[in-house]
Amino acid sequence: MSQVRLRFSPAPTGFLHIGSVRTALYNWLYARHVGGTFILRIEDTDVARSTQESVDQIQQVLRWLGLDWDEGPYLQSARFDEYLAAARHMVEEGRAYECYCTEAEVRERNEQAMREGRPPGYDGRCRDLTPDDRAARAAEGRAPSIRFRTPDDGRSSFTDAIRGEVAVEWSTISDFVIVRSNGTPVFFLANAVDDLDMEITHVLRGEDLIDSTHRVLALRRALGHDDQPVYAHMPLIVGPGGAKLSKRHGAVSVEEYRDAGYLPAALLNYLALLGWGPDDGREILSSEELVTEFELDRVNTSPATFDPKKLEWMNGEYIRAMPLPELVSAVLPFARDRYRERLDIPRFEAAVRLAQVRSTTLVQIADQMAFLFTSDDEMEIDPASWEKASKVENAADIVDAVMAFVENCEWTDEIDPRPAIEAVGAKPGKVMHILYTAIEGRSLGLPLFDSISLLGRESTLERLRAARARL
RNA sequence: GCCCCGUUCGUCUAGCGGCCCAGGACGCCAGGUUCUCAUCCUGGUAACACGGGUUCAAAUCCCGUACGGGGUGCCA
Repeated sequence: MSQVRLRFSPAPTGFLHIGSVRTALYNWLYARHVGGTFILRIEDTDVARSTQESVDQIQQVLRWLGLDWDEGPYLQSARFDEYLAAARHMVEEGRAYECYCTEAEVRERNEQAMREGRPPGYDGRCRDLTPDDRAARAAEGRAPSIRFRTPDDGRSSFTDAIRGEVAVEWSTISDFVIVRSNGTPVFFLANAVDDLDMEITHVLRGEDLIDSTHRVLALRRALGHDDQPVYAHMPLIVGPGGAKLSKRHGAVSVEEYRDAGYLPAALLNYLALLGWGPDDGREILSSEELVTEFELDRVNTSPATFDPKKLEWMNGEYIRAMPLPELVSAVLPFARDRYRERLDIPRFEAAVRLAQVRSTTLVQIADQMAFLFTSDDEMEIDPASWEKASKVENAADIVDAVMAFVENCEWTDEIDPRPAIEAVGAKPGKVMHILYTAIEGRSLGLPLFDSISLLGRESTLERLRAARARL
């Protein structure tokens, strides 16, 4: 059996979309599942829109996610000669031809056709130009593009590993450009040539490319190859309502999730479940488990809606399952960024432990401990929390009693002021919000007893005094 | 317009002719545990787009309709 080879081939024209990452993931999963080769290929044939920043970013994101590739990155921009040679070969064999229509003319004709209710598409007027015709047009200053001559009749079909047979009449596909008039190759050509040269055996990509497959396959045949790789088109990831996933629905770039405190493993796990699932219904799967479980024929056929809520839940599951030291180092960059030199490591580690079970993102963990790294006089009290908490009966008595208690108690890992509260005749459960608010700034947050202990006697008293003064 | 692909709870999905008056997960709602919040536990809510076939039997197969998405580019 021949070696399985897959490629992830993004266009470097911006940040890596969440849908592209899912494509990369499935390619990687399949490659690892069957012990094949995973190749990174940058499809930067559109020189005007491709950027080096984007090329760098793609690699950075894949590394962060742990999607390691075995070959590449290959840049198509470095292989233009190959594509142009293939195009010339096709022209010589009459499989393609020079077209002297300008981009503007073609566009104008298509718009005209639409207005008149005719189907758009190149009309083939340059198909059979004589050498004299060509010379005349070139003399007008027209630079030719190269168009592939598609069959006039018959059908094109291929077997999709996910969908089965996909067929279309050739009459509905007009001659398409494979080399631009500026001399640069177009996606279809580069794609066909590279898949051949790189001996790609499986092409796993988004459903939006399903129609282009017929063209790429025709190009392969024109290049003398009747064999075809296994194609599998996966459903797209869409936003709420089935619309295209966009900024309006939350983050669409991986960097945004990374910066919001999502774990790569959780993101991968969630994305893997968008369009595929193991037969036993498990939801939480490590990358290793995903690799062993992944099967191409279990990939779904219908689009999946991206659900930020479920991603968040899953991230929380990963955070809770993490060994503390690992979590501490994961949160550290976020905490450093927020608290700078104020950050105290032992205190930080203790706070992470307390926050672990009550957070769904690393950012949430870092944020919850803010009161520990804020000076007493800079403490901000959440107005809504204060409003509610300060309304309790005997608020002043309670705070006074707790201050007296804190002042004299033995200092342990958990300072429990409930006896003091009960002593003034109040029910701890009902009135403790005022203590949370005074000490942590909000009525909800890290457990109070631990928080008081971490904060220390002096700061705790200072904050209680400030609260007492506000009553 | 034409072509292609798709359609199971709000969402992700299981189901590949009988085990399904449809199972799991997220969300939501209710209750329990708890120093707040959260975790955790228990229970509840809610779906086979529609219409025809085929078959003893259909969520599962076929056809049509509707709806959604994609393509129709000198973008990928």
